[in-house]
Amino acid sequence: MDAAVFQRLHHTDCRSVCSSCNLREICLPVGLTRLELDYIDRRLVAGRRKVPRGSYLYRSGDRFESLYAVWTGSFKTCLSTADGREQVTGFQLGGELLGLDGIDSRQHGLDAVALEDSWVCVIRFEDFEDLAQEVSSLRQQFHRIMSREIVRTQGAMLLLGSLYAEERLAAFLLNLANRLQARGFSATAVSLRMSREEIASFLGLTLGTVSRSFSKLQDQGLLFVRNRQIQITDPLGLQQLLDGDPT
Amino acid sequence: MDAAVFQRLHHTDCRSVCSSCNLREICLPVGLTRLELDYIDRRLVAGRRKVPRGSYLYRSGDRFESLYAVWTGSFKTCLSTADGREQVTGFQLGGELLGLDGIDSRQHGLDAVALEDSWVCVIRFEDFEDLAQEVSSLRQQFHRIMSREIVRTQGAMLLLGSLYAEERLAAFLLNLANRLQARGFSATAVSLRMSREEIASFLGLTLGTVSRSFSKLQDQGLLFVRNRQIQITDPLGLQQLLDGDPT
DNA sequence: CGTAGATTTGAACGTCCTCAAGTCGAGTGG
DNA sequence: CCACTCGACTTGAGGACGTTCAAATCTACG
Repeated sequence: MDAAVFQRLHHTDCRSVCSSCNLREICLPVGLTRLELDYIDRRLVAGRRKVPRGSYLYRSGDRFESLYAVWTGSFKTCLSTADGREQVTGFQLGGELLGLDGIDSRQHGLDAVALEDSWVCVIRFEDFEDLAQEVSSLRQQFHRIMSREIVRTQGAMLLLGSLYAEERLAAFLLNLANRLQARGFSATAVSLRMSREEIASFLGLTLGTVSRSFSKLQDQGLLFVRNRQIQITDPLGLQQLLDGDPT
Repeated sequence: MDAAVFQRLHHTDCRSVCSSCNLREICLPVGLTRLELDYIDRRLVAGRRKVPRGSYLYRSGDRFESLYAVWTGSFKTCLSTADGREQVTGFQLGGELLGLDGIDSRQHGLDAVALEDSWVCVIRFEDFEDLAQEVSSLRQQFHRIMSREIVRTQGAMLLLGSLYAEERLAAFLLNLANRLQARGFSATAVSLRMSREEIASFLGLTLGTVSRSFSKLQDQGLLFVRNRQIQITDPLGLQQLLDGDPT
């Protein structure tokens, strides 16, 4: 059976189930009972879609039809202006939701790009709204996730508006490490999937400043840098840097 | 009848109705049919609350129980760190919702402060979730509003991460003018309710830089500044400044 | 091993910040 | 009605942080 046929089968005959997914405790169905999980199985996820590294899951201006849950891999979301300036607004890991920006205007307002070969679960929003009416815990969970995204971006505003370059990088690394840990990875040995330039854009800095800040954090003995492999040797020190603790 | 008694009556016997509110086309019930409006009347809003200028509607850490819709007046929301740094994350006008940050953790993550003597409609979130189950258009509208808030904060990230001081101020003024216009006010004669320092915090700048930027925009003939009265004389020019248009 | 892309590092410059002095305006009391 | 006062705002000068531009280095991968 060739790949295309397999993928088609995967989409039609064998709709993906949440109940057996190892991300179910992190993803949209978190907190649902076994019964509720069985009920939404094969109704929430319309299928999965492969997104090769560097290619778009959706682009700004695309018609909004679905939400996407990251199944494997990772993404970045970018906002760009008429005159070519670009701002990375977030990085998404397994279990996180993409596409929330399109609900209001029924049109995506961001670009979503895979940082590595990735798969997403496709959640047709129309179907989801129906299901959300029936399953109140799913609806409540959705509200929580949107609220969390609002809190996250407001935290990013604090970062961009009030912190120094090294503090921004420390905040970024600690946040990433925490999210990786929640997914069963090491919180100290971090393998970055994004370039220095992408980190720079997210932090409102330039490539050079990010690189310099990595070096300075290393000089302070807080971490080791070897390309995209980051070894965090002093997480508490990083946190104290953020808290303005002079020790 | 004295004010306290009137207010009590207002809270208990005479629950506020959305159907006769002049903000209904901007606020949460936008797009609801007459029938749906009648249905949610006296069930959505538990009462109104007065918030004097400078006082808190809620504080970071407060238990989350209600959403608030601005009825009259205006607010700012602030995020602050352990070491005292503060970031204004938004300004809210009539018809806009406050409190969305608390849904996830059931605890507010921001401070909300009145910029002038204001009134808010109190929406008990528990009641709202019940009502949202019954009235799908209300639920959909709520999803739109949360999505819009996500889009807004990501736009703010672009502003903070990628724009120069004058561009940030231009973006702020244009956004404010548009929102005021949608509420029936002039889009060119803007009366600011917030101080230069609050604008500065929102824009990730300092008081001095904001003041200088106002002066520079005035020197360029784009607007007139007279304290908190701003006369926008060339909205297109402001927009072109933002778009990087060299004309 | 050679090439292309990513990253580090250096030096000069620019934007914005800090600190301070001066100005303006609203509210108060004489 | 005017002087006074306090807070908000404007403006200036010097300095700090981050940018720009360029060169050197490193890494991955054919």
